[in-house]
Amino acid sequence: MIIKSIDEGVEISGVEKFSLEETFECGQCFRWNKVDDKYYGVAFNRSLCVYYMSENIIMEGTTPEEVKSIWIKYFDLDRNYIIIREELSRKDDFLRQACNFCPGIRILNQDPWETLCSFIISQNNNIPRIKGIISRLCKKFGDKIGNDIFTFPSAKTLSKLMEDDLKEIRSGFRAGYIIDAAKKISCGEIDLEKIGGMSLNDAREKLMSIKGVGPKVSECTLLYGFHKLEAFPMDVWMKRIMQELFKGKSTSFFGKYAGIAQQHLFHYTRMMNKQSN
DNA sequence: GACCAGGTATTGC
DNA sequence: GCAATACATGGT
Repeated sequence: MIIKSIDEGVEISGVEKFSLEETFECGQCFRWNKVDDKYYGVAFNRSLCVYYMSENIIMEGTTPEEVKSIWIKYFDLDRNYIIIREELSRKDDFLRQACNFCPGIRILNQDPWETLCSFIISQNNNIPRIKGIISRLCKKFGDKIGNDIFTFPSAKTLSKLMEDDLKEIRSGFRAGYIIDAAKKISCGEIDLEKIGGMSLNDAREKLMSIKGVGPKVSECTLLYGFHKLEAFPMDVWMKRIMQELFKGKSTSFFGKYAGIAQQHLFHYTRMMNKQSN
């Protein structure tokens, strides 16, 4: 992997088995949008335009320094997913199919607060609408950092709101949950810095003390926001997959990269299902 | 119009 | 404890 400055921004060359489409469209994040084969998004208060061709990632509107300090980690580019997929593929035949179907997925290192808040919004909701709510949340309460580009609002900012203030983002019954989370984070009752260092079970328990955060949302936060790769979000899709294809097995069957296995299984199954509609 | 969407809190047994 | 139900909103 070589990072070099080019006219448009930065080029990272020699990146094998990588797909922005699979990474951004597999349900782990909600702030990236495709326009003419390039993805535009915001993370960690920076906006980015990114695309991938012939084993090169091109990042526009950034610098090599920022790439090294933020985006390499964000896209988890230092990890060898090829080896991990081989390892997972040996465990089970269907899992191997899933790994072969989307061999370019990466588990993003997203901001913990943004991830927590986003998955609170995700409950009993569909992905297009989740994206809409988050987009309106950022537009109304985030900082403007470009032409119609906004940061994700901080917990502190949202902690000062009343439920009615969230009326216009149309988050529905989740408004109270968002504010409860924001309050618990900003007052220090829950310290997100510490959660990363806790045991998985302690972290789960702590996150679930927030109203509107149950097993699924806490697990998503740990996998996508804290990069706990053994976390395994169990939504309706995964429950069905476990029931039908991994009967009698627990998630520990997938080992320390269970979260990566989960992401491939989830995406594969959903895509297959979509085609038959 | 009923039904569903990467669930969770609340209620009733 | 565990099964049912309500919860806002928008798409199909």
